[in-house]
Amino acid sequence: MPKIVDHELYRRELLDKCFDLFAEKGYASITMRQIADGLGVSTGTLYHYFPSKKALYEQLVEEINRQALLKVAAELEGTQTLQERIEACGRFLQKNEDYFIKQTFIMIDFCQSSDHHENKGNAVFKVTIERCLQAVCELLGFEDRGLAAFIMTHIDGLLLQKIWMKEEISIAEQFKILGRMLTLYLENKYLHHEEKP
Amino acid sequence: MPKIVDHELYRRELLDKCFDLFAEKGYASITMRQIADGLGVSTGTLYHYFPSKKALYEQLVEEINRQALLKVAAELEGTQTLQERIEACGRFLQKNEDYFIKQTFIMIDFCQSSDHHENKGNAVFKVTIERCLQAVCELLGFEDRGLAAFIMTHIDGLLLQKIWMKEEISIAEQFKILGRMLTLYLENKYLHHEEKP
Amino acid sequence: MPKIVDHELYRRELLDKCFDLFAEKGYASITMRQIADGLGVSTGTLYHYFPSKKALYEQLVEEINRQALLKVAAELEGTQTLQERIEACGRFLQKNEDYFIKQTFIMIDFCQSSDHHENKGNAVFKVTIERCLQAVCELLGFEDRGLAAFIMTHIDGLLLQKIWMKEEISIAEQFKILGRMLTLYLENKYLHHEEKP
Amino acid sequence: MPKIVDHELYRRELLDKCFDLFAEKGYASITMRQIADGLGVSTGTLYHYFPSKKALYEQLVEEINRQALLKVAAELEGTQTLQERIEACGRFLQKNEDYFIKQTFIMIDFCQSSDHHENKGNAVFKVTIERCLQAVCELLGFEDRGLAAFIMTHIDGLLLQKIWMKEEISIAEQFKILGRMLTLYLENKYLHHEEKP
DNA sequence: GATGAATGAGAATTCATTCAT
DNA sequence: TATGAATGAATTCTCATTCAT
Repeated sequence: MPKIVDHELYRRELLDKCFDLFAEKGYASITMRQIADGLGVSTGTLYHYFPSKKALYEQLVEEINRQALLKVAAELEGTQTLQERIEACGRFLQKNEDYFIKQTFIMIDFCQSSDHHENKGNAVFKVTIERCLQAVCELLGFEDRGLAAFIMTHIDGLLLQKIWMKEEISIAEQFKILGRMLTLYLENKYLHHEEKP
Repeated sequence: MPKIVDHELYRRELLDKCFDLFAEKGYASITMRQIADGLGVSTGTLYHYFPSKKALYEQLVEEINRQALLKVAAELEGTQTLQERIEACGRFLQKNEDYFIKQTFIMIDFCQSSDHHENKGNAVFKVTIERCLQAVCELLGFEDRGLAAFIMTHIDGLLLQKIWMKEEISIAEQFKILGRMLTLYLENKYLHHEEKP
Repeated sequence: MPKIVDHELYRRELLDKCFDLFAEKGYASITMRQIADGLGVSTGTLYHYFPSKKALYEQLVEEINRQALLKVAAELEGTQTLQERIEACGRFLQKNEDYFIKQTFIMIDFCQSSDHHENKGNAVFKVTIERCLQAVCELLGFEDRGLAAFIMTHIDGLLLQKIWMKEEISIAEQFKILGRMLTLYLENKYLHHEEKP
Repeated sequence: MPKIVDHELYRRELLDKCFDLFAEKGYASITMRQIADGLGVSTGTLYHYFPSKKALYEQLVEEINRQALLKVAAELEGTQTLQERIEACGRFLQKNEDYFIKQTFIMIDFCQSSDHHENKGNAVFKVTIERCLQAVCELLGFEDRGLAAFIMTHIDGLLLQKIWMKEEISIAEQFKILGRMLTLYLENKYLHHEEKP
């Protein structure tokens, strides 16, 4: 079944190229023609690979979520202390800032449109975020889910800040503060626990 | 003598009522007819008060920004320790969670649409955010802008998390952690400074 | 009934001021609001004096026709030879060029819109044009209706030419040629007639 | 392979079929839906071939001007005397009376709407009229531009008269008079020249 | 598979007209 | 009388989708 492989491969390629387009104009604002033009194909071809605009969008969201963890995982190697890891995480975020902002736009757009009719979207999200929390715990070597959520929250917050005011925020600096806080927090918790008994 | 209507006042009323509508469907997805229906007026009347959908939206964003600070300022009274204040802040956020999430949707939508052509939008944002930072500093009684940004970031992050997964996040808990971290961080900084000389 | 006089007088004033507005934008293109603004009144007032846009327009056309002949008649005094009269006529046309062009626009507009539903418009025109032909005959001192029509035709043609290309046509020159032609034509006709018997 | 349609050719066909529609209702009065219905296509198709109502109209005007001279040129063959030619011209006008009246409506409409913002329209007109004058000179075998303008003016005038009062004017008769006048005028001019030296 | 012409419901916007004040 | 706010049908234009080639 060589044809099917081609088809599937090409579908993925198209999906990849859609990313920027959806991110920059938003789901409701971009037209299928604009997408087709952006991909260098005809609308007919677009419909050959995706049954509708909505389906195309949903497949894109799925694809993004699938790739998100792979990318983070690839970035985890060879770090030792917590501060080191946090800062590595910050550098990664900073390096791919544009990508993550776009991803954020797409995801928010998706939430807004799916919240109402169906919330199967949320199912996808829950899994993804669950995996992210797990990854953060493993990555940073602790088990406190609240703390992992704290870090995730901070990352999301930084992305939003970037959306608000592109140039005003230093991700590196923010991650330095985050690292120091976490270190202090964990040390203190540890001391606290030791003192307790 | 004309029908007696305070044009400016009525415009504001309409604007207020638009808030939910834009937040729930998004700028591009909601139609002027839906808005008119939602406001209980005809499309003609809508256009009598706002020259275009775009203008209506921009005026809404302006109005939101204008009101944002007033609301925060009203919430600052009668708290003592840092931890107390932070947690009061958290309660405030939690109480108005829906409002802030909607505001976030609207603002992100606005960024996405305005980023490209003009960025006069960003000017509005910068001022608003600058004032927020200032307010955080005053509220918490310190001068460290990086730290204020850290808190703001965290708040934004919480809102995004709420958007991702409505029920999974406990704002109160997150703010408890934030408060403890800040306290530790500031104490430590203080010690550090004392040690230095 | 002093009020009625005022009313009637004011209606005429408004009508006069409408002339330019209708001429410049055309019946279908101008809006009642634009007219009201142009007249310095509210739309409500406009509708107080005229039952509808169509009625306003028809009253304007009537008023124009009523005034047209008065103006020509006033211009007929103190000329002797045919050539002289023709040229005086040309000067008159040239002096009021803008006015006549506007009148032409309005009339054509009227024809186009009335041709289809009703042609009561044409009745008005027929009377007016009939009177014009009569006036030309009297003015130039002959009885040949075909020739009078020839002259009228030429005047209309000049107005159209002016519409096509504002600056390229010299009305004065054209009337000089017209005068000479008519003189020759009439002389020749006369000779011809004399020879015949 | 796409549906096989000669885009350019079809565009011209649509344009041709628009002629009557615009002429009969006027630019501002006819709606795109009426045009689409008149052409037997959907509004979507209309917009597939023309970006806007204005553009459609402008392309129509261009097309008309392009075709106008071709038609006159085709009519010039096999005439001898001036009187003959003039009368042939008159017959041609009479035969295509409806067409020319419609063209006149369209052109006037165009002037009225374009006069104000841009006058690129006038550029098109100037060229067209210039060519017409040239054609008249060649057709009638003389060089006097003023006289050519005189004839053009008369033709335009006849069209306007027809617009005013459809049935009252005999184009043939008017052209007979015109021919005689021109002949006399030219003979006289000739004599005059001979006498001079 | 690929194309882009065709569709028509639906979007933003306009405008003659009405009517409370 | 005069005003201009309110209306909603009608207008221009868009766009997801279909389909003949």
